[in-house]
Amino acid sequence: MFLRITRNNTSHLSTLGDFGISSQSDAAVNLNEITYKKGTEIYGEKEPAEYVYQVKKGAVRTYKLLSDGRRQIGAFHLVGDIFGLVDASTHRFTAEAIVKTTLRLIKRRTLDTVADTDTVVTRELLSMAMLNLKHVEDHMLLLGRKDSVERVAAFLVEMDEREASQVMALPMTRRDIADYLGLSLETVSRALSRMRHAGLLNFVGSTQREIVILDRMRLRAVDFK
Amino acid sequence: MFLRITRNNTSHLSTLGDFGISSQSDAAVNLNEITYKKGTEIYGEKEPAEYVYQVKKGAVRTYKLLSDGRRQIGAFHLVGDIFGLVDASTHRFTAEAIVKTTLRLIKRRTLDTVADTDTVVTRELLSMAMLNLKHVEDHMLLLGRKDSVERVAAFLVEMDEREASQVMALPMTRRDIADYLGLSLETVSRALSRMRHAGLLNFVGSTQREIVILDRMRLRAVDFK
DNA sequence: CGTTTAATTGAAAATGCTCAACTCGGGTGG
DNA sequence: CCACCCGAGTTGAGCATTTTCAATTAAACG
Repeated sequence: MFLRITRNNTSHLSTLGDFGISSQSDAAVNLNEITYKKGTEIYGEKEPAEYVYQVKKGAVRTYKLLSDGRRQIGAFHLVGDIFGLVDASTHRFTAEAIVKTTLRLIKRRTLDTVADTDTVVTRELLSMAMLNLKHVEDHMLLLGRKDSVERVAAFLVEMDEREASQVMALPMTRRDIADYLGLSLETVSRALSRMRHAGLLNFVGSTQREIVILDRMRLRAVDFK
Repeated sequence: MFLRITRNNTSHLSTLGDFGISSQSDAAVNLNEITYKKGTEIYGEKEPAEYVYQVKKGAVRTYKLLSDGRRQIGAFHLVGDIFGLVDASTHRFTAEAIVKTTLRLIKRRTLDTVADTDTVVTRELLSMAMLNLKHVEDHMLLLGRKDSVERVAAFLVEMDEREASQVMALPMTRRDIADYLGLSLETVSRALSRMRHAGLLNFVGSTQREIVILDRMRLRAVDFK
């Protein structure tokens, strides 16, 4: 199957998911799909970057490790997100499937070849890198200067913004959230408990991973403090 | 004066300073220079991004603020560095001169116009965005998962790598370093004292901003722990 | 020079972490 | 089918690291 990455008509894009992939082909990019089981590695840090990925189903975490096992998750990639995009030939994060996940694969080299002749594709890559950059820059402020409740609130707001339905069904564990926010899992749990008791949110269903935001106003107020 | 941004012959670049600016002109970019006094704002967060800047002399800090004054410095820009590069029309950081600083200005719109017709320039912008991204990604790990001594060690190694001479003359205050590392200025001071007493470094001259690394091996060992 | 800003150091307080106990659900296998 | 086990989550208590507050010293700058 041959598809072409198309340009959005707005000059910059609101989410990675906005990148359309259609079949009006002149600059052809070979496509593939793979499904990964829960917990399996998609690629490792420092491995050669052969592909760029788009999440079709499931969720992915990308992270860095210190030698003693401390982990920093850089981002969660949900349905529609494109990740694994690097300029160099080597990945700077490890990527793992959080749950059973289906990915669309795009050969990096093919993309490069297309970009060589097609300015539009190069600009697209630039846009995506910039969007990526914005997320990481905001996350830096969170990690450097926000307290635990502010971090968890920011996380919930971020996830809530990507969720169409009322009930957020988070695919990641408390440990994942903790490693994303630079906290311990216990601190994340305590912050969620405090927010629940304060009437900001509630757990529904049998798991504690299905969350309903009860007071978006106050949650955002905590986030943007 | 009309200059052209030229491509490096390596596929990706080790520092922003590696971007040569020469006068072999076919895609012309208008250039200008401005000098800023110590402490003055170059641009503010959310202001329209009219220019891209290159440090000719001095040093710049770029940061984000929370409403109650907490500050996160995203990067220090030293001589040769290019900053202020955004895809959108709006800056995402505030930029300030740390000391008396001379900047080279490049009109953003001119650059965009050139990039529209010149793939090489677009790829250059992409390379710079990716390099930027790498720095911020590494800094995320530091802010999320490293302790105070590891952070200060990483800062010193980073500065040391950009300094040709034996003596590092840091332009920034302890507060700046603290806001870069997500610490209090007292914690930075204590970490430096501990490293000095451990024989890793020493202060020279009358100020405490001139630092000599005595044991690069051990300093790096702390950084890469 | 004198005043202001920067840096260091100590002591007390706060925030978040570690360790530990306990609960709850969802498999798994006897 | 049910008991058990395991992973995930919550909660408490004590501990560690970092922050805050404060005092002092040193340096920079008009």
